[in-house]
Amino acid sequence: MSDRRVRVRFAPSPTGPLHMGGVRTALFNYLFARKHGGDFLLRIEDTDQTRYVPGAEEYIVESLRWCGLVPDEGPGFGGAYGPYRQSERKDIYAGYARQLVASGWAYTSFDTPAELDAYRAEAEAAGRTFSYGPATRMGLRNSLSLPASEVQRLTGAGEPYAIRFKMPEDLDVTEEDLIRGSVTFNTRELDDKVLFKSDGMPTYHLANVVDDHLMEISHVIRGEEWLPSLPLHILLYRAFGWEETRPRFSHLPLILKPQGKGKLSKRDGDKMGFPVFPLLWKDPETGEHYRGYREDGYFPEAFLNLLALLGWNPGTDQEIFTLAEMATSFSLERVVKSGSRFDPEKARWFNRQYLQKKSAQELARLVVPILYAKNITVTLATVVAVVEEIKERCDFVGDFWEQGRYFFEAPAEYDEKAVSKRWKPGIPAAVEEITGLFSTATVWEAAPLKEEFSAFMNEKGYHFGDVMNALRICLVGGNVGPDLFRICELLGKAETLARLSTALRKLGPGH
RNA sequence: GGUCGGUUCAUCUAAGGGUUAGGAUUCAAGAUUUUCAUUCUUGCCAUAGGGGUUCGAAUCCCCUACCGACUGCCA
Repeated sequence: MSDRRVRVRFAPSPTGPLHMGGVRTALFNYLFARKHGGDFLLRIEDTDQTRYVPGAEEYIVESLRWCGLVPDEGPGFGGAYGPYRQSERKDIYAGYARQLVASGWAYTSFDTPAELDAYRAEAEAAGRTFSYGPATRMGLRNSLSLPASEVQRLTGAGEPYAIRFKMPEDLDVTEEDLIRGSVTFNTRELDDKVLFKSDGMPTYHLANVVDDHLMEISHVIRGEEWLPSLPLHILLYRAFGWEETRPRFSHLPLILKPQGKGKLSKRDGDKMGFPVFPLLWKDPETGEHYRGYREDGYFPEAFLNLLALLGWNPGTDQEIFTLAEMATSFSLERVVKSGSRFDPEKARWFNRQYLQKKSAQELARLVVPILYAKNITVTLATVVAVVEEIKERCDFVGDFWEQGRYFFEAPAEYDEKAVSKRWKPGIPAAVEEITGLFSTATVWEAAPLKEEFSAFMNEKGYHFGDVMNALRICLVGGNVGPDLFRICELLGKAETLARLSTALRKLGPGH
């Protein structure tokens, strides 16, 4: 087992969009596979026909691709252990379920869902919980309680039945979880889980064990919500006689919502202003839209990076990692056990780190489409120059417009606060003089402009700050932005002069 | 309710019996930027509570509290 090839799987159910917690699970599986030179597979767990959501599987695949977590095997990815969609493996599960019935590890049950619902309601009314298990199974309609002839008759009559696991009555099941250490369960508390449904499909429990075995999965890395069914899965491997080769288990902590209680859920994003899904998702039933990290302007590397640090750390102070670096530093031992609260502020910080590392060239290519959408056509070189100036004030590509729109369009209005603070008596006259000075400039570049300006200011004895801030208001509309003379240079002489004179006209005399 | 898991600054986390309990984010202050943002510096802020064990506990044990997951012919 120890020298076995590492093979891990990400096994989502296509019942909706992939949650960021799911992406993290995929990431940790991916990192583990890369770290150990193993295989990362994608398996679609679509055994519940009633919960099929159109587009969900495509969404999952597209999300993984966007993140760069490309499976080595999976539906559409090839691999020697396929098919990788459980609905396409339908035929193989029944035999395994029957094998368990034959060996006495399982039995057939004829109770209908309606009957079971009634038992549950009844128990609940009496303040107890109904459990289909050792204590109750003999009083229910199954191949254990019914005479063999009756069982024969029912099956012969085509009565639908499910196959349930026959949970041992009082057995301690202990497993060494790679993240949590030793965990022990007593089967007393467990029930006879359905393994094979009356609709001919296996449940998750049967399918995941059979498939993990058949696909030679060496390590199961999944969410904490699976911990309670771990003893069942362990027992299934035992029942099949697969204990020697069965995978090792690790259960990842949950991602909690930023404020309040509970795990992060799909509504939290809209309420708190951040995405919980990797990609934009349009709910095909309700038509509702859920924002995505991609559409919100996050870089996939940043998204992955922030996800990785949510529940894992390398034990050093390093926080920024490439995927490859994460893979080399990754280990399950360094995954924390407790749930982590997601912090949108830190997420923003991560994206900023990645944005700052990108060149102006790279960023400009992302900004051009934004400008284009606003019917602004400029050369790439101009965009590069602008990006260069304002990049450090941006966290997201989308910030470039807010931070730099004045490079592409004259201010439609002037910031009131700035005007009342800076547009004082005497200032307009000085601005007019500067306009005159600039109109005679021969070399329209930041450095010489600044020199001429400074010389003029000294000669006149004007206050630098006052005049510069006033000029800034005229050119950008407020007291923001990079170096004033760089702005002049990028705007060009004609545009600069035009903005100065419109401002003079619109703002009127100082007050 | 039961079972299982968890609990270090507001948040993500480090410290696997011996540190002034460290870093990051947020926040605040100062510097720089004749603007704003950035950047830099500094600061604020934590071992859930109670018992043990030990010369010594954030670390090991027990109890309590709180939080979470699960408790379906869902995954």
